[in-house]
Amino acid sequence: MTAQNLPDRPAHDLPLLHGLNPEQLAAVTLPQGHALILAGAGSGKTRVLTTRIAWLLHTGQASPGGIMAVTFTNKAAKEMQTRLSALLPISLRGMWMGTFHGLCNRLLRAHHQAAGLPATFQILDTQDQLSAIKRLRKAFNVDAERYPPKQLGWFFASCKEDGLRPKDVPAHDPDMLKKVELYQLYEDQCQREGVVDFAELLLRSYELLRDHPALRQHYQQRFRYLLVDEFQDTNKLQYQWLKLLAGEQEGGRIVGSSSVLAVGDDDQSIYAFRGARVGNMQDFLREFAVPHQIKLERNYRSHGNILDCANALIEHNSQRLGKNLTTDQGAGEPVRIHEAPTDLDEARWLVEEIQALTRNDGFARQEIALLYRSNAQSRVLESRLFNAGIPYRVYGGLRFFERAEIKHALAYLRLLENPQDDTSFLRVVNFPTRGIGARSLETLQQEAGQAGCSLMDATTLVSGAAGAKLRSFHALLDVMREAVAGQSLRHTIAHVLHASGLQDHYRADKEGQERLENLDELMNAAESFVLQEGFGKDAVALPLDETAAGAAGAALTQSPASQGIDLTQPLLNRLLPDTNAETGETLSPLQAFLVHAALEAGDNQAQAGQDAVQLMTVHASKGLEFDAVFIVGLEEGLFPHENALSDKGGLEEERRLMYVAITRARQRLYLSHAQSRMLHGRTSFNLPSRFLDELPAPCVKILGARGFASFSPKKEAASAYSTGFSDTFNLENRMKSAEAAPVSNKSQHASGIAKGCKVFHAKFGEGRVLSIEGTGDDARAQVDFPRHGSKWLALGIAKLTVVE
DNA sequence: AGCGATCTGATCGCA
DNA sequence: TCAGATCGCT
Repeated sequence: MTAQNLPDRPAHDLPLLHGLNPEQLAAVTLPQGHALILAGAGSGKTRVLTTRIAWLLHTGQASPGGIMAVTFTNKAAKEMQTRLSALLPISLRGMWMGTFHGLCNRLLRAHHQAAGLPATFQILDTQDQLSAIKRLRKAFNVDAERYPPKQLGWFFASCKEDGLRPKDVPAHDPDMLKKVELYQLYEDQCQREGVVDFAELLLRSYELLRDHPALRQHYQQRFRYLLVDEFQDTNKLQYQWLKLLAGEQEGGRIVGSSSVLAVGDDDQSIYAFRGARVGNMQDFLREFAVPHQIKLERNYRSHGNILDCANALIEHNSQRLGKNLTTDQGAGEPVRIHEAPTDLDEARWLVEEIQALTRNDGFARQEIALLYRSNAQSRVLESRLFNAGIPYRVYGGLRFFERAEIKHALAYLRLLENPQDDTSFLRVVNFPTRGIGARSLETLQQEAGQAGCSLMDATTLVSGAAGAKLRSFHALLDVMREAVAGQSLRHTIAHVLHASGLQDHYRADKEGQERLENLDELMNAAESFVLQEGFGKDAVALPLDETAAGAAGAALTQSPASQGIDLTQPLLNRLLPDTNAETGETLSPLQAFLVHAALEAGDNQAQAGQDAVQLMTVHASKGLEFDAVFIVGLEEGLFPHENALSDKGGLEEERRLMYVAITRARQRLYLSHAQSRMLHGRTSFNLPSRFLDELPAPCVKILGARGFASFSPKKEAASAYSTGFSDTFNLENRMKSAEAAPVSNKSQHASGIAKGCKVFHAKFGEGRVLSIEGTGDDARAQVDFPRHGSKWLALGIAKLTVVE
């Protein structure tokens, strides 16, 4: 199926392209050159991406080896892989399709020497990284109060995302100097132990390309087509990495023969907090002098009222690239808004609605989603659902490879491969217990520190009984290593589980049953991994990239774009290279499996109830869609979250988050808020979210709010809802909330705070007291702060001083 | 070593 | 409120 045997007809007549709308078709069949596709929610983005690749291959413009497609999640990568395989019955071997981290790992494995890493380097996940930092903190007597491990980890990651090594970080104050010093120590420790964290994977492979021109040019010539999904989520480093692969930079412009196709939606950028930089979209347009820009605004998911709400809401943001979703599905039903007195009532109402949806309206339970801003909100919902006997599934718990017993097993396996890995050593040296306590380990760590060696190596340096125990652990691993040499991966794991004593330990534990099952599952996972990745006996050992061998040194073969498409190969796409490009070393199945475990933590819930209501945060819902969606807890301070209210950027990101939430719904959308809810152990009173205010009145219907007509009575404003910043709605609203709270006629509190007076609050600044309820310690005051809106503050807790 | 008492802090979470 | 971390006792 190469260019030669294509039928003689225009490329856009291909069956592959049938059913695409004009914009999609234009995107799929773009000529060479860079392009930005602004793909709105539900506009068929994945279809465009996969069809584009299929079209490039089918028309012979590219071979699989000339294409790199990058995603953020394994899920997205798999989805593309599957859909592409369905479109084209050919081998995709040679195509690089995967996550940023997966592809960087692949580069580093192939060129580990050039990158300055050992062949068996291990990947630290967040847990591992945290324990590595805690260890560091202990070794160098770092004030844990002042430098919490989590914060340090975040600091290191953000430095790396900005491409900064310790020497590059500007440090002026002593606090920063200390952090940079710790950053350096952390780097040294990782290097010594042969481990890399997630951010390091990216930075190291960026530096690899940057510092090795021959290697860089090799990949630049190889990958003629670079496709990037969810471009709005890329961070600074990922963008730089893409620039290196795309071509050489001359005068601020990218010069090269490659074509970068970036697909994204600035309105769905919700990950600024973890380094995502929407600005990359504008930078891309400028620095790549992008000639093609296409907007996909036809939505195939939601009814009109839902889209109108989304469009109207997002209009309130500034600095957008600009997009308006349209549909020809018709308006559908209005978006329903419900106000509940308390969070508990909100949950009760929701359960009733769900029952009505499933019983009367024929909605399937798994097609109903409950979305909330923060995880803590799921508790109340879960308990009501549970009481009502409605099956549900919560997204986002511990994932398979993150479970303690699995991490333990993996730690033994990692020590077999890389005995220098101190993190793994410490995790299992006394698990199951071997009488090696904190004292012994302290001595060991001291010895290792002095000798500058790993803990495993330092076991020979400790004297006495402690030393003997440590050395027997050392011996245990040596024996294990010998015993599993040449064995299959399944046998290796089985042996390790037994010989380490893990199995016996959990067998003896009354509550260890589930953990044992998970360990069994680990063996199954390993087996199916081996089959999938082609490590089986029939597997042909193909090098990762034949032409890359020696690229770091000198000789470069010509671009492999000429290689034909091989129909005889099985349909698989390796995320892992079999062979190191420099030395020809082969990655062992065990090593490959460990990489897999680190980069793909697996599903978070095995028991995915067949027909269950789906509960998740709004963040987790991105990319998904449901027939009916409930967005709950739409209150000021919760959604938008109070931590995001202090700056405009934060508020706009909250609004995009709301936009994402709304656009998940196909047919029905419910929005709810409660007048009061339990938050941090206290009842808090919050105004309805301003986002409700930003929805167009004709599209919404207000349910069950006593004393209200079902449609917005407001004439002058288009908004359906009032958040009470200005008008009479607020008064009535407050009266209702008073029903649920201790009521008092007093308008003055013992502290001297009275209705109408000006007060000062440390966080919110100056504000005006609107009303007071309750007496003594239970008293609450409603204060209007110019910058933060109205707040209900408990006078027993909030520190308010009277200004006038 | 391991358990219960006590304290603390609290968005969102991919790889 | 409650989960997680730490502390102190046995």
